[in-house]
Amino acid sequence: MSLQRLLLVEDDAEMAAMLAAYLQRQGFHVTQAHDRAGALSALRGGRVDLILMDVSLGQDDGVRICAEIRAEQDVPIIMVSALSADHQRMAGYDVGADDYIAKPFNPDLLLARIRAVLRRAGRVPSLVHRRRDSVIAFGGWRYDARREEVTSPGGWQVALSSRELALLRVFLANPLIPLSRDEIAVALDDGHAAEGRAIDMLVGRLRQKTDPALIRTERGLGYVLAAEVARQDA
Amino acid sequence: MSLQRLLLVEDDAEMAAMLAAYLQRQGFHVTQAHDRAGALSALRGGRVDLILMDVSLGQDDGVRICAEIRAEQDVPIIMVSALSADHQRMAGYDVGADDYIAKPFNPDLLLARIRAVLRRAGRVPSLVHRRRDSVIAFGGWRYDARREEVTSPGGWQVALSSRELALLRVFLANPLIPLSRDEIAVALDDGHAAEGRAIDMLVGRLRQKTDPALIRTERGLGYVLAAEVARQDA
DNA sequence: GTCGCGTGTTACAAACTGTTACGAAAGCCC
DNA sequence: GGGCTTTCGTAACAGTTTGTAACACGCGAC
Repeated sequence: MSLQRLLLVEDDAEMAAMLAAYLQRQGFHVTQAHDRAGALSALRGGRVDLILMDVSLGQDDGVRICAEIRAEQDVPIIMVSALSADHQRMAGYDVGADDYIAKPFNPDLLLARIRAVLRRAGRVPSLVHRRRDSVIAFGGWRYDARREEVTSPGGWQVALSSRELALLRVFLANPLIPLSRDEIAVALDDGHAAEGRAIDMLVGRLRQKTDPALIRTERGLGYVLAAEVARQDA
Repeated sequence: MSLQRLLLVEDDAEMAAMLAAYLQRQGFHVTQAHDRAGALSALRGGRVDLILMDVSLGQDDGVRICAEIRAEQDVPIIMVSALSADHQRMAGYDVGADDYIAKPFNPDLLLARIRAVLRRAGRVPSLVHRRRDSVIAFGGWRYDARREEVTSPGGWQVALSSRELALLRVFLANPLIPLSRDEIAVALDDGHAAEGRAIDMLVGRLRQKTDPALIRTERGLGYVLAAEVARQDA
């Protein structure tokens, strides 16, 4: 079980620091952004499980950013509004946020809403593979979860060790999202961080047995599965 | 994104003519409108990248028109106000404009604001991973966003490092718009300004691996992608 | 035990990326 | 134009990160 990652978009430095500290104490990993550009690059940079965004961001408009993000990605968003006028405005237009909360708010209430949205989004076991789809196609390859078999685009069956299979499952559960070595290790070893170059070697062997282009290196960050996945029933 | 198209909404004929002439000299395509009806029909008539609108338009109210347009279209708008009272009024209510500028204004300042708004508006799509257009063509070259591959006009595949790819993406998101080293660095590094000559080196290496003519140097300013881009579906 | 296999460690080469230095080019002022 | 200054291109270099071959270890089968 990995850390939940929140992206906090708030231009008021003091409020942001306070919120971030509180949320970190509650066990979340918090990334901060203070404007539109920062929010978008944070989104691009790595996995985000939920966005907490202020409506008024200096000259940027939180509502528009929310709609923009929603048009592109499926990330749960909670909007925070300072003014009741904003609150009504958000309720009026359908911005696509999953929830709204007004400043000043009760921290416990905010926490409850965050958890509720995360739970609704089903994002809690984000690094863990879901059982119900037994065949996953990715970049021409196929993974049969029931038989634990991997088939190449040419129809050949590839023999992967159990650890290599586990690594593949982790990537399949997070396609197109860069995963750090630590995140991978945590997902594989139930909570132990990466040591040495073990993950590098695992990735290298998986690449060797499949397609070197499948897993791309994000220098300084980690690895990412460079293929979209399509889940199918058996 | 070829020529930037501005729609100038201004009822004072003399001021409009002067502004239009100035903006055309600066390389913009300028369409003029003098009232609400004209502005709306111009908007229906063709593509508009940015609206420059006076607050006081005879009997029409610029603020209302701005909100009206905003409700329908996603066009960046800069409001021009003659009176400081108007300025305050705009700042108070959130009209939906991207920027405000007060008359009388410094032409260079206006230009800078126009470019900033255009850049902000233009940069958004590609900082977020866009699903729709996965292949971008530019000056005979092709960039496949899904595979992160670059293909030369001759059909050769070019190996770019992740940072070089990121730089290319920044240019592709802002074709024909000069980008300062700081702007490039901010886009690349999540908000850190440029230090030393790192950006120069990056640009140099990208030029070396692609086509030196693709990226033109704007002496004293920065760099600009000297090719039009066309987005295509996969 | 010994063999085979999977897995982690180490070591070293290669790749990536920023820094520095210096010559070339471009602007500027006379 | 000629000299001066600023800016740019790029080669050389260095620090860091990654790929991978070789090896070591553990463990089960026999």
